[in-house]
Amino acid sequence: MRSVNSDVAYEFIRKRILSGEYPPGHALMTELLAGDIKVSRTPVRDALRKLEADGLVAIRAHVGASVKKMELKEFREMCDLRLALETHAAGLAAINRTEGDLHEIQFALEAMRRLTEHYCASDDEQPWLTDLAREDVRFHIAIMSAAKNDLIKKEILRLHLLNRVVSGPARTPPATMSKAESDARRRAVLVMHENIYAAIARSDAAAAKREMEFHLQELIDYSLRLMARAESGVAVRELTTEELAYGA
Amino acid sequence: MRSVNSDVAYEFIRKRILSGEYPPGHALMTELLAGDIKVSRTPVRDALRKLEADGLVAIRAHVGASVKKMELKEFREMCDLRLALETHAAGLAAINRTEGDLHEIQFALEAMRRLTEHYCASDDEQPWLTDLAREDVRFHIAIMSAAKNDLIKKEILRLHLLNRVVSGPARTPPATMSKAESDARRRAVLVMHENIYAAIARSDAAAAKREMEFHLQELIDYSLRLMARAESGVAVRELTTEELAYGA
DNA sequence: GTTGTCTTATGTGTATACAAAAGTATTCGG
DNA sequence: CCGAATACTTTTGTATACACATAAGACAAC
Repeated sequence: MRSVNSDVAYEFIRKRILSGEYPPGHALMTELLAGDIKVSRTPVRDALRKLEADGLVAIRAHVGASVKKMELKEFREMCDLRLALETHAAGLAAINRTEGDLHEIQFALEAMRRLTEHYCASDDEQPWLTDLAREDVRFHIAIMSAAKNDLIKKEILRLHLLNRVVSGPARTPPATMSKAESDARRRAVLVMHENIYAAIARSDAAAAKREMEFHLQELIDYSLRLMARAESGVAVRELTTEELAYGA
Repeated sequence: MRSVNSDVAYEFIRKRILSGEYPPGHALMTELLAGDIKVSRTPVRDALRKLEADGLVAIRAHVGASVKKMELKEFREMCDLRLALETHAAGLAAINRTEGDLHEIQFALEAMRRLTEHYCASDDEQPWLTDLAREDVRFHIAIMSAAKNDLIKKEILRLHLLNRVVSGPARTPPATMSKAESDARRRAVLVMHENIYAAIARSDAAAAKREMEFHLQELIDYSLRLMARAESGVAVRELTTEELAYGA
């Protein structure tokens, strides 16, 4: 069933967008891609259409396709959409979870706890962060799965990926944050996750929704602060370039 | 900008799906459609891909495209997704609404009130129903617009259309419901709308969400009952056919 | 009479060639 | 020296021809 070149092209391009090799705004020209993938333009166009549906690519008629690039307003709207869905999913998870789901969530939670402690005790930063992030998404995915609604799960996963891509520039390490601040933040995240887990464990839908909403709102505020800073940073950089040209 | 045949094909097919001319399950063959629209297969394939993204069409490799057909489980999941989004939107509307938005909502509400009264007083059914349904969606759309989140609005609209298509067989007139029951139901809907409006008017986000959730849950339960009945009806019809073959 | 396989036909997936539109560079006039 | 109009280049959109997968039908064997 994988004898479909469209799917090959789709995976090829999607992978490079998610890895950051094709950053937001990067032009996706069909002939070029067709050459790289060694298929014709037709399946490449098909793949781009599918990626557009995923929200990862923007296509303008007679102009071409490019990796999706969001301005702040759209990003905020996307975050809010995610908030609505994940909050609802948390409520569903509290109702529909099985014991197995619960263990899955707990597993991710305990991995995060271990990593958080390990990190706060040591000094090196980078390697642990990716692990921590992985367990973080594992936690959220486990909750979505426990909600027993594949449609909502798929939509949330879509938004997670989209978020990862478009907030690429803002994903740069904080750098402006002290270690004490980072540690405090990480511990706070852990506490929020524990609260969410507890609510789901005792099948308290209202509390699960409340805790999840609180957690995500905090996360979103944080992301938006980072993004706003990154955007103003870009603006400053552009001004500097202009000034240089002006000075030369 | 309408020099793009893909868009022509897209509108052409989409229109017929929404009108019911192409019912759920109906095969969509590229060559045939291309002939009808008087373009080649290429833009038709593009259009089908876009419709697939909208959820209106299902495409299987090497088999072809057909108008989306949902089984009960998926339909329930979709309803739940819609519940999550519209409930959230109602909360946002209570916060972000302007006076203009409020008037828009009120306008639709009053039109519904008038039609409901007019209908309950008379005996003829059909012509008023479409008007009532139109004002109903106008009411919901006005709320989504007041929420000031285009992404969520677009997604809800998508689900509304999808709902209209896949519940096509269940959209048949109740017939099993007495006039008194129908009237009571319509009045109940009106009351719920009034409660939602009141909550949004006094900027009470929690109440708006609560009232919207109640309203939609009721609507969904009703739809699911209809659909379950329609599905069992189809099952009976198939059994009958089999029995006829058996008897012959 | 039923089942299994083979053939055939229809329709999709893909490649390629052509047309048209957008953006870019160039040239001509002021 | 600058601006605007024009020609050109690049890349998309579309049509068509071909290859291939799936499904349906016929035929033979059991």
